[in-house]
Amino acid sequence: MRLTRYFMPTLKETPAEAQIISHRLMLRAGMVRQSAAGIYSWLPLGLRVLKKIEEIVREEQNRSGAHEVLMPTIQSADLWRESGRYDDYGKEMLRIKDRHDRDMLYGPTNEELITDIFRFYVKSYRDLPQNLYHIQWKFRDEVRPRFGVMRGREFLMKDAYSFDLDYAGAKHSYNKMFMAYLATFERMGLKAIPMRADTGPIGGDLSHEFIILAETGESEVFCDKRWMDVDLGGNDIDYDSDLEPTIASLTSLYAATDEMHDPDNCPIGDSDLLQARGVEVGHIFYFGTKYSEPMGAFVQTAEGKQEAVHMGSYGIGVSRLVGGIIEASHDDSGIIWPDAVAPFDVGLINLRQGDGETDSACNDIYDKLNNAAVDVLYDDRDDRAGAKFADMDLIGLPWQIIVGPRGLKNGIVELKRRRSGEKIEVSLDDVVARVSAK
RNA sequence: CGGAGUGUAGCUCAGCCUGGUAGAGCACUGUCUUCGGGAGGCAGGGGCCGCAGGUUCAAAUCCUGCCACUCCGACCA
Repeated sequence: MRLTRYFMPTLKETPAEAQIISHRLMLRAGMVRQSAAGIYSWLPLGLRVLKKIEEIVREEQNRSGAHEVLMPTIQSADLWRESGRYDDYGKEMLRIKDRHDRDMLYGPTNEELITDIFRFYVKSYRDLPQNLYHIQWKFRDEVRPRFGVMRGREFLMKDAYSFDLDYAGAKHSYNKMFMAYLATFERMGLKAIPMRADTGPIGGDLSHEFIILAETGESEVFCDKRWMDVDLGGNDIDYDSDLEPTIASLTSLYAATDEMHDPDNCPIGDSDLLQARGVEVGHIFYFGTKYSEPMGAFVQTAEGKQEAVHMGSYGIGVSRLVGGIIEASHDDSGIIWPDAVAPFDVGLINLRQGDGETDSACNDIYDKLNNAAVDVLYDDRDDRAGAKFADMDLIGLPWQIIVGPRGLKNGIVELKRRRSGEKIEVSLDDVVARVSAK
């Protein structure tokens, strides 16, 4: 993409409304524009990142055996009356009426809708287990939206719902999502620590929040310091195997959110305890028959009995992750995207736009990178070098290729790694191969 | 929902106290000189001063009401 033909409205100054770093950087990089409190438009650069994150989430969900569906944003109130949540949910639910004065709502979550789909089709234990997910916009009318896209009212969420015959089956479904989440966050370059979380009125120990540590996180968390050294890479997971030993081993290290942490009853000593702030990027629940029972989601067992299915739900905040990743990965100059979610792989900086030799060298590199299927953003603006460097550092692409007349005299361009700041000189002929090979 | 703020050019803000022709920097348009870390000159364009009402000869400025946004708190399957 040529920057002169792109839409990337970067800002030199920070808009006054943005208080935390990820929000500031997203506005400055021209990724989003606030439309109302907690409601954002996604501009081209931001949308690219959102889509990359979404695709990683999708791939890992599919790998775990879940199936993608797409449910609507607008739901009928009737289903929510069946589960009893229409009255319970409170003002956080955006309630609207259609032209016939029917009660509708903008979905804050989808347990009711998915349970309705499930119960309509599935009647036999033979059709279990099942896990359906979608990636859809949600709306929760928060009293106080803040932190940019990290706590918006409208947000993109992946929510999966598992259906099993009994607790043992549901536990396995839960474990599969647990492992899939580790793999998902790992691919995004994040260390997301699974922490025992509050299950609310349901009880039991089957709820984990996945938390990335960041100074500006909105919840306080407590964990064993050894978590810092744990490798959470969830590669090559055999989802049909018994995942319990792996998970038991991982979760043997203490990690709990504020509401679950009891300082008087903590299993590890103060010297081993890390107190930090975190951003919740995922949350998984087992909630048994809470919805299947009242909504009549029963299957027939081998013995011919009708049993309510055991369900779990599993959320990943896709739009929140965009902010979360920035919170976890930035410096004074701007964003530092992990390779897997960067909006472009490489930025190409022409230091002397209009100079024949420099232009042709850049055009050549640009064409070759495109042919090699490398996503390249070519800064072909007629602007000062400083402005180009500043913008390129701000938007945080993993690599920068810096082309100017000074280097070209010796057939050299500079290759800069954003993350380390390291610059190396590379011959003009080698640079495409170097970047493509990475 | 309680408390505290802020609304003036696309952005950052001054002007308001003490009423009297709407301002600066950046950004934008044209042009010239520059050009390896956010350049300089010249010439321009751009404003229901959040909205409504009131006071006054006169309101961005004073008064009242409303709206929006931000921060702290409570809330957050």
